[in-house]
Amino acid sequence: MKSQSVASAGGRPTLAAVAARAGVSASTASLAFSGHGPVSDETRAKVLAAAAELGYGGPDPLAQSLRRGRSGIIGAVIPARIGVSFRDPVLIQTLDGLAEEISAIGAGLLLLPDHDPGSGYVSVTDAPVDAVVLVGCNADALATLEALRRRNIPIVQIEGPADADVHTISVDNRGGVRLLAEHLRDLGHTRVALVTLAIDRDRTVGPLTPEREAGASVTTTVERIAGARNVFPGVGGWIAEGSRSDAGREAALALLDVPQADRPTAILAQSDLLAAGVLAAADELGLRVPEDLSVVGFDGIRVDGLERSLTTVWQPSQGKGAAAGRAIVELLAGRSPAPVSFDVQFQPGDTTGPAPA
Amino acid sequence: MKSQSVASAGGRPTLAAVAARAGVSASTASLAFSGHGPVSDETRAKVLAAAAELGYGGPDPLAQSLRRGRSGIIGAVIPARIGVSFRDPVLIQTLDGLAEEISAIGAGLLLLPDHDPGSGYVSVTDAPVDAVVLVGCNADALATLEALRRRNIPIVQIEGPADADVHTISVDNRGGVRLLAEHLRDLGHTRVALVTLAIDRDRTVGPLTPEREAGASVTTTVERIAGARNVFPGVGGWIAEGSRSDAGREAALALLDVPQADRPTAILAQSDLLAAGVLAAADELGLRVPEDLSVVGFDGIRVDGLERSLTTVWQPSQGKGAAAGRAIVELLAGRSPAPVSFDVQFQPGDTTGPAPA
DNA sequence: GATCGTGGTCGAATCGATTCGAGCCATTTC
DNA sequence: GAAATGGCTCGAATCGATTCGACCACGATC
Repeated sequence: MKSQSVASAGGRPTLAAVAARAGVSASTASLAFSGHGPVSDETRAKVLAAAAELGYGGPDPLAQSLRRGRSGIIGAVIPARIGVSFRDPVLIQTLDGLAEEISAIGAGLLLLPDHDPGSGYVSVTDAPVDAVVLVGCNADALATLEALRRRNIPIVQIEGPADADVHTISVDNRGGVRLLAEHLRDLGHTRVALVTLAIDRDRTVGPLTPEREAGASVTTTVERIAGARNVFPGVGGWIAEGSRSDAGREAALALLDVPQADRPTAILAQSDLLAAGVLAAADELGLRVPEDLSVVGFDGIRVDGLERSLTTVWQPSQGKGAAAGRAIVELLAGRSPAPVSFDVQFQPGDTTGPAPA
Repeated sequence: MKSQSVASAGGRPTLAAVAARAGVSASTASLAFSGHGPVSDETRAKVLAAAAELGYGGPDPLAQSLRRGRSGIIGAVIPARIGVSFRDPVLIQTLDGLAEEISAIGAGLLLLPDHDPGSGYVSVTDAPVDAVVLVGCNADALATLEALRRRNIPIVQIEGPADADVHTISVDNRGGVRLLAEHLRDLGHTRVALVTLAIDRDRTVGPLTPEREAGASVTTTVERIAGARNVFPGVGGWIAEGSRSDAGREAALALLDVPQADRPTAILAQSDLLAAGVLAAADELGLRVPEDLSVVGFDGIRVDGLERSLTTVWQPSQGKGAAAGRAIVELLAGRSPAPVSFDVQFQPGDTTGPAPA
């Protein structure tokens, strides 16, 4: 009977097997491996030798995790499948900052695409994670959020609606866009339009209508709209599918391909990638930037292949990820970090100019 | 005593607590949750009610994993930190294909930067993974590879040296570059140079010397060099730091900023990103492409912001990831999939032309 | 009326380690 | 010489679930 628990019946050898072979108890073998207790050099050598003979590769991480109640894994919930999400430099920088900080406690990052339930994807609810970070997913992710709450593990969101159970990291979205809007107003623009990020779970492309706004659930988008309205009350626009330049191009074509009298003289895009698409659309329509059209973005990333320097506001994407990481570390240590909100920084470029006469 | 194991002393409630509350045994409660055994509707309802009252969020994934010996997590070893690695579209596409396939068995992807040991990063050796995929890391990753082998879990590499313990997914690197080289030869080029990817763990930038080649450990790079040598024996070049356009630019400047008589008329870059950098360097030096210089790449990705269409060979990056995913699934099921090697496809563009007189 | 099923439930073993308290032996100290 | 000290080692409990075989009651069958 005892030999049964010790024999490696085809599987990997266990610590117990190593201990038996070394002629010591399992507890001693454990101590020898972890170095947590007083073990004589002689015994340690015996254990290590036995381990080598048996090809024991060290304690099973799963068993360790169960015992200590921690898996050392942080879940990162991303909006879509990897191939799509990771085209966004903002997301990547955020994840980079996050990964960097949680490495301080030796934790790893498990990617969890925010799937439709039942799609076969591993669900955030049955992944062995110690905590979860919502990156690029907003309240939007409600379906999974409820289940997450019941798990009673720390949840950190990067941008999103205030929530008592969820630690939030954000930037001054409203203030940032207001800076841009004021800049355009000071240049004399009055006919402006927005190209917004997704506004709800639908992700339907189309004009920004009061109905759509009423059903809005993506805080970032809403805040950035509000920032623009502070300066240009009632400003309208077009909802793009996501932060991609092709989506921006599409939206801009819808806004710009109209009689000149109705055409906006400035477009506020809610991300630099969208702005890059707007520039492309302007080019296609033969509009000069900034003479005929001014364009601003948001994020302050370097858009690959964009030769112009975009007028935008810079936000600390990596810093946000890092802040989320530090928050996780604090929460796991049982402390209660204060919510973090970063400032943004106006970055003048050459894509804005005086409103055409 | 018994109550101790049932009382939720501040932590999350356990299945045992739920069972006690529902007045059933733990086994029955387990059955009720998993639906794996015959349980009367009445009992199930009682258990579910008790769970709701206690705020039980479902079975602990860690304990489940230990029991069934599977964590449902696949480790993806990437070459550098996320912010760096994920700038490479080839890597992202590969990961995307991989994630997609392993979702079939409900597994998730744990990112494991191939760190220097002792850097505090979670090591691949103590992560609770069921299998590991080396993506963009070659034999290069030897330090960690040894430790991995001892864990006795399936290992799949995407590109890399043949190895009995490691399932390999690759493309015809040599043949692909040969196609490009033949194309250049047919255009009359004789003075050609390579811009290679990293060749060893050093990642030092510099000329491609016999010494460096002797110490080469990155199979992909070596194979692609060999493909070029098939057509242009003894062709030399410059080792870039990695697949980034700035690294390509740097290498190209070193190769092109020489007296015209020595200057190559064609450059074979080992990736499209490198090629994009070469184009940028040519532009800076006032060289016209393809009149003064022909440039080819490798990968067949759409390089953001590159307006020209690059002459290159296309490789199925996503397909490679997917193949790796399927291999994992097979290996975990105890079967032995055959190694996979994909073909590549020549893609003519407008960056190559006849050799200047 | 006794036996055979069978649906439902439970006990106990198991997964592979960690850790605390207890015990043992040898050395030192009074 | 006895007691105290201290370094090592071991047993047993624990982490939280799953699962196999046993068991029980009840209805059906011969």
